[in-house]
Amino acid sequence: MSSGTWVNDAEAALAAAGHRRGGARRALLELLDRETCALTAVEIEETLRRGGSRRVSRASVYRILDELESLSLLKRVETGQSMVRYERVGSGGEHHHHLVCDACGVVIPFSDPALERAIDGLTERVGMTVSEHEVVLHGACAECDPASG
Amino acid sequence: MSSGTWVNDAEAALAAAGHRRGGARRALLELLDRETCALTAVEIEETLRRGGSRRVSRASVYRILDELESLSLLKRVETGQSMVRYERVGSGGEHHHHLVCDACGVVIPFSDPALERAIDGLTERVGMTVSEHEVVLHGACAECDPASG
DNA sequence: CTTGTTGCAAACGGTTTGCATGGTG
DNA sequence: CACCATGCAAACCGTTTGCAACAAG
Repeated sequence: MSSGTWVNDAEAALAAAGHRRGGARRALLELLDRETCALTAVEIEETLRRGGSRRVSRASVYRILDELESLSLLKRVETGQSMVRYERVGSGGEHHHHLVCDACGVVIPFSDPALERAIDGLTERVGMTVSEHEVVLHGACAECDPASG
Repeated sequence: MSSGTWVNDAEAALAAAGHRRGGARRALLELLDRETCALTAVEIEETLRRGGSRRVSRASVYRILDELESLSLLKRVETGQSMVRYERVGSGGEHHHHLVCDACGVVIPFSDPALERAIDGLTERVGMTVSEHEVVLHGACAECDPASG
């Protein structure tokens, strides 16, 4: 349900914004459409190179991610790992947050209605127009901390 | 109640960990004790230089922040501004989260019991030992977005 | 004196930018 | 054929590290 739709929405939005098409961006869009959770620029570049897809230069990866973010097609995610991550938003991209294992670095998505409710209530009380929110839980995953299993 | 206590706890913890005393660290501790919300390394260095306090080299600022964090005297805060922030923890340093104005960059602390409750419940359900959590709300502050006033 | 602490400057690594080339419309 | 899209390499900038001088105990 989610896959396939986002790429189309993205291309439509890009066209509407007056962009031409290009192979590098197309490869990125397809990768991001397949992936549901946050990736770094380096992970994207490597996946494209190894995955047989067209090779895309590092500079283009950053430029394209930037464009897509400003069109609200991607969301920037800060996991405290000194590298920015991006994940698609909208078109079936279910809203979620992230668990980060500080030992091995794995990033795991989760979602929680009660948490969202608390945040929604909160955004109305703070003296600010809230456009985005982000929750990150740090700890040790089951593999890194056997006690949690 | 909070001010004054944290520095003492910090010095005690440092001594217990086998550290000697030093002027640079002392200056940093005093600044961090006064400040309740998250600062970047650059802000700390500049405040020390201008505030008449002893000048501390950039390298020392980073080294000291790192030490203090590993002793759990400071907490690292990621606000998505591509610079890490630090704020003191414990000794009256009330637990809070942050609002970030994406227009002017100002960082405002807030706390919300309902939010904490939701997160506490959540941490027991996820398959991970959670040691830390962070919530960041992005948007436009009252000055940058008059409509929110 | 022994050893942690600090400053300086160079190294690092993720990200951005300038410029020339190539492909789209 | 005008212009955006892309690649390459150099520039950037926050952060880290190596090393020598300094100071606490």
